[in-house]
Amino acid sequence: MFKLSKTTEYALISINHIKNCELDLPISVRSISDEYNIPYELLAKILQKLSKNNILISVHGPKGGYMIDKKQTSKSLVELMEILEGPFGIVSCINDSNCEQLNNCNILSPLEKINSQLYKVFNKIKLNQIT
Amino acid sequence: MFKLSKTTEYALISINHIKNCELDLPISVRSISDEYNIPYELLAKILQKLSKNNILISVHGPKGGYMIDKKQTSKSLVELMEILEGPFGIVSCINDSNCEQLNNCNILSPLEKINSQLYKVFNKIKLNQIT
DNA sequence: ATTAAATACGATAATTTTTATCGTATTTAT
DNA sequence: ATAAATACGATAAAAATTATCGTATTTAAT
Repeated sequence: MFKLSKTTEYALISINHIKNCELDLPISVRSISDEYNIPYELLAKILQKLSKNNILISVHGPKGGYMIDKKQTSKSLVELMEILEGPFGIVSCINDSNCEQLNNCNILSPLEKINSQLYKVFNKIKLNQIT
Repeated sequence: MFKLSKTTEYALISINHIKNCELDLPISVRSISDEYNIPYELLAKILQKLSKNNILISVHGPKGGYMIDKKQTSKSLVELMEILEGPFGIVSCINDSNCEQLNNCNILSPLEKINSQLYKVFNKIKLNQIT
């Protein structure tokens, strides 16, 4: 409970790794997958999402891979999480709601407050602080 | 991701409900289960854990059920979560660690900081603020 | 004393979510 | 032309969560 998903972990590891390779050369999925023991296909998907959302820049073809737009690392952790996993919400009724408790629920409003409090915490954490 | 588990939701709903029944009579699992549409057996287990951890007081026999020790609602949300789900940790390596990334991991120390930051947030939220 | 209403709890099953894989297409440096 | 790389939909496997079952114990009411 309240775990960071592997998806987000793998994304953070990759962003960190690419950022630390000072050279301006693309880093291949394979090399990251090998170094950190992350399943190749899964990591490929994750980095694709990051490039579609302009956190990484993809380079096709041989010697291709991913580069990072360092300006983008001022994005927040919650932005990354939402790119990878959809809207942030500690209970699902905050985002979709087809709840069994319906209007009987006696804890929604305090949970909404906690949710927005947590959102703010994650939004203050910027990728360049983590990586 | 970062969802409150149903277990914790059900516990909060129950604590709230029992607390709001001003009468000093035990509230049965069945009545809560019926009112909030929560599976009976599951809820029973959850309330058993809460009584073993002194958040609720159980009363056996007919007209039995659970009562609340109102002093106990000064406990924090993270204490409740840890009673129900074990140690708090946004990544599992914080608590057990048999990680695939091993010492290769490049994000552990920032994640540990975030973890303790979140722990503090949840620890400041007291049950009597939620319920 | 007996009965029925309630909690206690270990074992297991079903469901859902997360994680991982497969297959095929596209791009591009050499 | 070839091979190294990304792109991406579909599906499968694994793990975690949620739910159920069966049996035992406690105790108020009769």
